[in-house]
Amino acid sequence: MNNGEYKTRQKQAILDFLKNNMDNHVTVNDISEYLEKNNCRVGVTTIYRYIDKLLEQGLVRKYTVDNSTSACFQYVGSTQECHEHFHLKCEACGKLIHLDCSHISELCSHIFKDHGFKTDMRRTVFYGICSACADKRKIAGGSI
Amino acid sequence: MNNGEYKTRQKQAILDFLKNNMDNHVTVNDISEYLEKNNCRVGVTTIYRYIDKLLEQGLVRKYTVDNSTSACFQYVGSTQECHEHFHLKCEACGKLIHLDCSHISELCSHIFKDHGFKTDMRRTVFYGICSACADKRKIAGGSI
DNA sequence: TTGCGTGCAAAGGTTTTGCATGGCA
DNA sequence: TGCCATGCAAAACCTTTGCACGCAA
Repeated sequence: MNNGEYKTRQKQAILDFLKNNMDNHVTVNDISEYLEKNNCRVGVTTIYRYIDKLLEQGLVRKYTVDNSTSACFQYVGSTQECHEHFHLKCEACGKLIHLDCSHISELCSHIFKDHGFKTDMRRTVFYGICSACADKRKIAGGSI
Repeated sequence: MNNGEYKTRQKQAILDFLKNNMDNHVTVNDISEYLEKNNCRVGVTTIYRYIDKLLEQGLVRKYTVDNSTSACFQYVGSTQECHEHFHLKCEACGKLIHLDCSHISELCSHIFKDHGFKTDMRRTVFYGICSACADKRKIAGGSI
């Protein structure tokens, strides 16, 4: 850690779990259950408090997924890393896709110049269906 | 209403309030308080249940605004109306801006063709700061 | 030793559920 | 009359807070 923060096994365990799930959102409950199974029990209070800090540092994002009542979190690494990224989230499998695409920066400039709106790409997420899930649905014959 | 649903003064009152606030998100509490002041008391249970139906019909959207613990809802009209729209949400004032812009459809086609991701524009919202709020902040000397 | 971190228990909210009653069609 | 809708109370959750104890530095 850095400024006056202590390093503890709890923080380490939470961070490890988050990093191992960068491609998916997790709830506090997910974290708690996983750690419990791995003989590394951590109180939910601690999880909430630590996640708050990570949120402030911009290392984690908070989402609300439609059908879930509790908040979802996702490790996105340092703000700089993802500053220019563009996030796509598959509503079927929950996967978060990081996309580096010049088209998006162009679009943002356009929105700013022509519509006066300053988009915050760190918060904006495109929802939809990823190709893998689209294929599955086709095979299953289901509709969107 | 339609398929087996009854029309009641409660539903009407909730819907009216939502429609009068299309430019802003409201919480269940906001609705409840407003209706109470207007001598039109409706139980929160009813509000939650009715909003659930509206969500299913796609007439209302659910958001979670960062500093609020409760969910925010916003009437967006019929799905068809907003199908081709593109939504910008100001994080400072909560205003929802409906934008009709060809650039966005182009971007979506690009994402689909080159990245295999089928974006659902009905769910996707761009977060940022609207021009009015950006101006206010400049005057106030605050940073983003 | 100092001061941050942790976890329990309790509090504070929000949202959901069960059930009897009310009201539309 | 037959159903759906409503509202109360209670339950079920999620998240935060207070406080005493634990532990990193």
